[in-house]
Amino acid sequence: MAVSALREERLRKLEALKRQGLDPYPARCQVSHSAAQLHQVFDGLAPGEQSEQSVWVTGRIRARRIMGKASFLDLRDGSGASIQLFAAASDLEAADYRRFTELDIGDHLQTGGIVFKTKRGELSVRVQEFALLSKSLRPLPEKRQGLRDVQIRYRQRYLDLLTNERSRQVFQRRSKIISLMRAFLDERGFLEIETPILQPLYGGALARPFTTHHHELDQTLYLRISDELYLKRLIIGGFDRIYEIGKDFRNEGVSTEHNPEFTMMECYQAYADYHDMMKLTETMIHSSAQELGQTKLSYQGREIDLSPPWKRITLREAIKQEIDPRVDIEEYSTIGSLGPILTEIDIDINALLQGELPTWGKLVDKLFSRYVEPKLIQPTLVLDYPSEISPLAKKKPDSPDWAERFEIFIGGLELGNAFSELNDPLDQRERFQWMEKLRQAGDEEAQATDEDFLTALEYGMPPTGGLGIGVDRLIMLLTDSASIREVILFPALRTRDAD
RNA sequence: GGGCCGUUAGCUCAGUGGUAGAGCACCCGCCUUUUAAGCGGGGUGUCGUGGGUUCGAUCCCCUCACGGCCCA
Repeated sequence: MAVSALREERLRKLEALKRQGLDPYPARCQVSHSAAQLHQVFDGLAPGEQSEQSVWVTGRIRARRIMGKASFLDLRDGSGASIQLFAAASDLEAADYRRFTELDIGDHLQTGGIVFKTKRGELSVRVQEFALLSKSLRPLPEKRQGLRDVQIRYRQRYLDLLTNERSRQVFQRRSKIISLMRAFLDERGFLEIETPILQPLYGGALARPFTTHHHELDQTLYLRISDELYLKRLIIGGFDRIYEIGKDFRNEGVSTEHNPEFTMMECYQAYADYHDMMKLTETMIHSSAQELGQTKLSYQGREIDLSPPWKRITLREAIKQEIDPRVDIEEYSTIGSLGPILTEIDIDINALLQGELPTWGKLVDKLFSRYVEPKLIQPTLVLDYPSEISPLAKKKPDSPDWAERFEIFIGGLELGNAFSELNDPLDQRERFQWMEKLRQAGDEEAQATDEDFLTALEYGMPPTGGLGIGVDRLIMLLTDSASIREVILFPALRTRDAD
């Protein structure tokens, strides 16, 4: 039947109810037990046994089995459990019984009755009274196959959640993971704070921003690409341990690992360095997984063990190991020398750079993402990135071309980024100047100079370790989800023309 | 950005150059412990969009839209 016909059928039922003086959308209802609670309390009943207790349950009708003078509805509520309702024609007024049999799948209902178990052992409520709480005008997706169409699953997520148990579990687990991270940081004395999403200058990461405009101030504002520069101002302000969990926005492609708005956890700890942040990372992720009961997990068919300590390898070694021992980025430290050695082993650097500004730093970055990252399945901390592509990280004291920075890889996913934060204001200014050069050369992702931030640094920032974790990707890992869209309730999709 | 694939009933999916099908859902009838209830009857559709080829297109060709996978 066409959706319009199905809808009209239900509208007719709705009108009929109104004519009978019944409110199809009442404001108040009565509940004594959730479906899950009924099972907890009454599952001990024997088949055929009736309790003495009268209860009220509410929920959405998920299935109906209408027989002659006895009918069954399955009700499901937010507890995730279902409870069967049994109505006998002999228990109710004829009009009420008829009204019961005319309820639709999808309607919300409250029912008062006696708890009992059927001969077949199904816990049920014998209906004495019931009231419609909300009339559903559209048919729910089919019960056997569920909802597969990803467009409908993402655009009408409520249908996905109602129909696909796995989806419901993923988002329950998402919520749990985030609250475990909070608890972990709270216990260690980190203060949760909030920083601006609308920023006059964007920074803290290499990415194109979304741009917007404030009318009253007549000012261009950017949606933040990172929280970093504000969080460090708070470290300068004397909060020694802080964190923020919130949305960042990056104006770039959509893929199985990228959504233009995504959830980031950033934390900063004064008087700590990147080694401390490595330990913090391992412990936080491992202990969160432990709380979920899975420190050994399977991600996309591969077994992963989150037990610390995790493998640590320098970026330089990782590239040598996974690509070719000849590719030593310390030996070939300019684009002029690194290019030829890559060509020698049949790596096409133009394909790799794909129109990006041809700098040594970019090349190293692309090389690593393309050839090394997908191979990092077991938890791995890749350390010591080129200072050139780490403008906010402190240089290694003995080798200033390298920064005290690490990234986190698990299951081939880049999960996070951390460093010993650069707190030398003069060095920071030089880094900004280098970024400005790249910007002028056409690198849209290069960080702009943030004078206010430099001013703050000049007041003195303590040595600080900072860590950012891509929360959505962590949740992908812990829910064995192949796409970031599976762990974001309403992922970015192109709007369809309303026709 | 490139390649491949998908888009058919509310949902899940078949299908054919000759006016479109199944299961579930839905409608009508029967049915007092059913539970993927059952039995009998009913097909409810802009075959994603716009063009083209053809006597005739849902099918073949092209365009566009949205989506998926891979590549970059």
